[in-house]
Formats: sequence, C-alpha cells, structure tokens
Amino acid sequence: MSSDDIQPTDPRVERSRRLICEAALDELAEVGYGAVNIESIAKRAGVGKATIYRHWEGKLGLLASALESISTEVQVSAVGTVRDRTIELLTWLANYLSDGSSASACMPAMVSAAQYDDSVREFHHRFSAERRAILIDVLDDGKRAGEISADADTQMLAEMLVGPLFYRRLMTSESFPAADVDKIVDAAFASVRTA
Amino acid sequence: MSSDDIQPTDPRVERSRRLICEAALDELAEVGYGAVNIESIAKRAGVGKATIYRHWEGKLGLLASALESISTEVQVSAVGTVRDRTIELLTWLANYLSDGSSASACMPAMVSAAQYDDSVREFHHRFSAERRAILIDVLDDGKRAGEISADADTQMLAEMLVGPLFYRRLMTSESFPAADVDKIVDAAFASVRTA
DNA sequence: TCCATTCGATACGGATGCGTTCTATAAGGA
DNA sequence: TCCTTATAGAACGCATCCGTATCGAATGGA
Repeated sequence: MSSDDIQPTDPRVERSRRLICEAALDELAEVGYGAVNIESIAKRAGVGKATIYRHWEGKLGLLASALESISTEVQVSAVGTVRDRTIELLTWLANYLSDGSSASACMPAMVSAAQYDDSVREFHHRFSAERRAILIDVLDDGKRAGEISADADTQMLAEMLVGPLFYRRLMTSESFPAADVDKIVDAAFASVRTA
Repeated sequence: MSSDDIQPTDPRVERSRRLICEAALDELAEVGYGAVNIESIAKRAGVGKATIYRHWEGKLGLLASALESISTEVQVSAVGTVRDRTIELLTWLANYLSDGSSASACMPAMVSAAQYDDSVREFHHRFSAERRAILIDVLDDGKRAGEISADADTQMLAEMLVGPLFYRRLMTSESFPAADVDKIVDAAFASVRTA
C-alpha cells in the first residue's frame, strides 16, 4: 500500500472504467454528443447501468472522463531537416485522420458539441492546440536553423499545413492520402524557404 | 391558376414552412443533429406541433428540408487578377464563417451528423463541393490566363486556401480575420506563381 | 478460507419526446 | 359574402431514457 496509490487498484474497477470509456467514445462517434445515452453505453460495454453511476455522477461527467481518456502518442524525430520532420508529423496526422480509431472517429462529434457545451469546447480546443504546438515547435526549430525565413509566421504556417488535412476529413467525402503530404509541405514552404 | 404553380401559394403555408425551417436550423446549431426535437422547434417557431406534421413526414424529413433551405449567395467578380478574385472569395468565406447566421452556425452540427446520417452526409459534401467549385473555377481561369503555372493542381490549391479558414472555425477558439486573407493567398500562390 | 466489495441484471417512478387526434379560431379565395 | 383550408393549442397512448434501488453471483484481498 504505497502512498502513491491514489487511484483505485481493484482490477474490477479499472476494467469497468476502461470498458465504459471505450464504449462511450464509440457511442459518441456513432450518434453524436447530444444523442448519447447511458443505457446504450452500458449495453455496449457489457456492463450494468448501476456500475456507470457508481463511478460517475452522470452523463456529462462520464463523457468528460471518456474524452480525457483519449491519449494518442504523437512523436517526431528530434533531428533532421524541417521538411523531413514536418512530413513525418503530417504523415502521422493523415494516417490518424484516416484510421477508424475511437479518438479519430469522435472528433466530428466534438466539433459540433464544442459549439454549445463549455467543457467540450475547452477540451476540444486544448487538445487541438497541444497537437498544433508540436508542429509549431518543429517549424520554430527550422527557423532557428535558418531553414525557413526568420520572419515567417510559424503559427499561420502550421495552420496552412494541417488545414487541408482537416478540411478533407470534416468537409469532404475523401481522405487525404499520406502520399500527398509532401505536396502540401513543399507548397506551404515555398513562401518561407530561404535561398 | 397557372400550370407553373406546383408549390403551394397559400401565404399561411409559406409562412409556416419558413418559420419552421428557420427554427429548425437554430435548434440544429444549438443542440446538435441528434438532439433536435420537434417540440422545441414548434415552440421556437411559435407554431403548433401538428402544423409541422402536416408539412413533413417526421423529424428527418423536416431537417432535410431545413438544410436544403440554406441558400447563401456567393458571388465573385468576373474580371480581375486571380489574386484579387481569390482574395474576394476568401474574404467572403472568412466573413461567412464568422457571422452568426444559421447557415454558418449549423455547419459544425452537419460535420458531426455527416458521420452517421447518409442524407446529411450527402448534403454536407455536396454543399461543400459546390462552393469549392467556385474557387476552383477562379483558379482555373488564372491558369488559362497564365497567372499561375500550367501544371498547378488547382484542386489541392483550393484546399490549401480554404483549409486554414475552416480549421480555425472548427478546431480552434479563434476566427480567421478577413484582414489576414491576403497572407494565405500570397503564401499559397508562392508555389504556383509564374515568373 | 472468509469477508468486503464490485459486479450484471432487473425493476421502478418520473420525465421527456414522438406522432396522432381533436376543437375552436382565423385567414384565405371565389 | 360564404366556404374551404390552415392554424394554435391541448390532450392522448406509446416508447425511451434517466437516475435509483435491490438482488444474488462473482471476484479480490487478507
């Protein structure tokens, strides 16, 4: 019994919470934030409804936990040219937006819910900003290395890079092939290239 | 009684349908597609619930009509440089995404519903494609005029132009100021400029 | 082994929304 | 003017979902 054990250690509890959060994200993606209902989540998770209410206060608390449980690990090489590292990040993003993972699938639901639910909006924008910061860091590295011009707006450059990928995912029926990432990168870099 | 009168001409009917569709779009923006309910729409429209069911089969039919009733007129100068005409279009888009109109406000709801509702998906993607085609036409004009290189991918160029605007609207808490449109245009055109 | 806790399942009352039906009123058209 | 039609509002049965309570079974830890 270490003093670090703040979280419950009962494997039954951990298992229930995990199954319920996974089911909640699946439901979220399938019916949208406003139409999610506890009973469907319980059924999908193979769990009694009372088990959900033992761990969460209600629907909103559960959905908040489910969203926070999303943790996708994005990594980028510490070395290499700006172009290579940017392509690496955008390739990961293109694959992420295309795969059928719960985290990716419930993003459209968050886009909608962020318009009218304060907690979802906070999470959605924070989640988005954290990922964007990784790309901006890479671009700033390149700026310091002199690979892109010193007066480049890396914030806007980042949005020009990821914008087309999100646009296809959210506004069209097509996905952005990872093979086309280099076209976006080269086009976006054309205005900030040095020499 | 002209043979052209296929639509009902009773002003009471037209008024009801208009009020109901407007209320439906407002509700759609406020609570999301899956949570829209007829009684709230009726109350908001100042209309009896039975009036809605006299004109539509049910919730899905009403929402389909409401979406189809969205008609935003986007126009662009027939003459001018590609840059100027593109800036004109993107400025309109930036303002459109920022204003609080029903059409703009319910777009996030469509993004979410397009994931699980076939009819919404069809409308959303068609609506998006129709607007995008206007920009692509302008870019193709510029290509024919020799203002942008002949081998430019105007489809992808269009997505690079509008992507950042939609990205800010759907994924961040900030809006895209119309004053910054020229930066996007110049940056995107840097790779396809002739001479 | 034994006890505490969690578990899935079920049932419940209350609330809400659906789609229908009715009625009296108001507005349109001939 | 008179007749037709649409209307707002209310009520209805039905279904769904919420959040709670309760049960015996199963699991974990000591």
